[in-house]
Amino acid sequence: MNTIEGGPLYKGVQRALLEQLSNGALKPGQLIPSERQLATEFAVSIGTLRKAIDDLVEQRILIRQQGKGTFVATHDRERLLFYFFHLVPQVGVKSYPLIEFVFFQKALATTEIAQRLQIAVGAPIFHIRNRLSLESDIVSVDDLFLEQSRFATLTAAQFRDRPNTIYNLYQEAFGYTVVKTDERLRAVACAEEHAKLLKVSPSAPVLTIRRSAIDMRGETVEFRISTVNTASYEYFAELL
Amino acid sequence: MNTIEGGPLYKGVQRALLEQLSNGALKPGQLIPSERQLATEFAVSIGTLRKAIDDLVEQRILIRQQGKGTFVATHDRERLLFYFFHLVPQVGVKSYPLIEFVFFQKALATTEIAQRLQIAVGAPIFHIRNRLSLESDIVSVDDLFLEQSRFATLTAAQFRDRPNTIYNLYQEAFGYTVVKTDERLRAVACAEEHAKLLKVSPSAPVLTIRRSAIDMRGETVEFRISTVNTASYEYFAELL
DNA sequence: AAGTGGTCTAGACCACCAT
DNA sequence: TGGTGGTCTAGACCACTTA
Repeated sequence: MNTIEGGPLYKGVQRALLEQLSNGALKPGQLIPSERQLATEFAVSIGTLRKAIDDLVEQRILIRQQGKGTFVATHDRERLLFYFFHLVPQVGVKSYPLIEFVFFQKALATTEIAQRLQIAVGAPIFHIRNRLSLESDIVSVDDLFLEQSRFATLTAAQFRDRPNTIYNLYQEAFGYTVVKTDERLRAVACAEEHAKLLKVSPSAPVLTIRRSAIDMRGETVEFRISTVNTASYEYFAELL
Repeated sequence: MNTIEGGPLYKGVQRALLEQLSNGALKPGQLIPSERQLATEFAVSIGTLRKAIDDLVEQRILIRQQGKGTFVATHDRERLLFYFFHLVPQVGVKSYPLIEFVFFQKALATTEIAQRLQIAVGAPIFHIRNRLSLESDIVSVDDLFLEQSRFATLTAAQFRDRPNTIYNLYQEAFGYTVVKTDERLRAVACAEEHAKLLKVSPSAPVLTIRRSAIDMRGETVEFRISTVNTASYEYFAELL
């Protein structure tokens, strides 16, 4: 096979599987071969094969289902809500956000955006703005920044009336599976432009979330700044 | 032994170990018996014993060191900084906060505090206030709330000039090991009382962090509200 | 009934650390 | 050298799903 030595056997198997996942040989939603099959393919014991898969399951790249098989994870609404969406009501239960499209435009990377997307300052980017509501309260304005060369065929239409999540779009149309995010939060006085959309008074205190979305290869695929009105909602994180 | 059936064998072993950890039979910093010893004690195979320990290591309750043994984790400065302290400079690298003691007083639980600490409204609590600085900038005012009955012998002196972290105090003096935190963040206008301590103008936008610190038994040991000036620092979280 | 993942065994050998 | 955790094997059997 193709295990590329240098460390533990199961790490080699893991790399081989990750390669097949990131080059599209194994696609989201697909059933992968059974553990017994993979074990004989890679010529390792079933225990070693399971150990290789364990880590991928923990990172939620693969999903095991007893009796059915092991599947490549997809970015469905559930996954978004539970793992990537951290705004919850101060009282009550979490729900799905309603997304309103505001605009889609081409722009050039500022210093901050360039740094986060690991591209050159002034490189061409897409700038998409959405507005999010929860239970009919306007909660957030999201500004998304994408490298144009990575998402060359992207159009505004793909952001209007999406049935699925945006990460799902990246996954299905461009082959980028977001597996991890970094988030940096600050409290600031709201800019006028955002205040209008959020329907708050200018310079009201708002929360900004700067999120880098990172794919299986470790590359930052999207940088996003969310501007959040935390009057009735708040940011929630469970740590460790 | 004492494995208490009802599910997988390794879960029973895990429960037995957790019991020994939370009742003090195994103390922080201590070397626990070797895997081979524990396997024979619990009358399970070495593989099963390792699987039991795997989860505890992942939760950072135990620390494995190849060639040396497995140890009960302690709340040292490293652990605090890397896992429980989320304020970082907007540019530059993370560092240890300087903690200034402000006051220690007795109080009664408000609705919010009671709810978070899972005690009755009006129950007696301790309220401790500290001020945190990073690189000589004042960054945060922390208000800590503890149930008096849980920390009956606590004194102000224990908060003045501490060499170690506060979670270390809970662990060493009261036997509570914090293994997980929940955090809820909002942007608000700063209250006057906090504005003075933070040296910001009243009603400046500040970040509030409401943190519940949860121990091995799943109980909330401390509720804390941090009021943070995010002019030069920000809250950082790595997710998934 | 056949196929899948989940648990468990009873070892072997390797890598690392202390003495 | 002897003890520790880390990797790996070649199975067996259980629990769950689907046909």
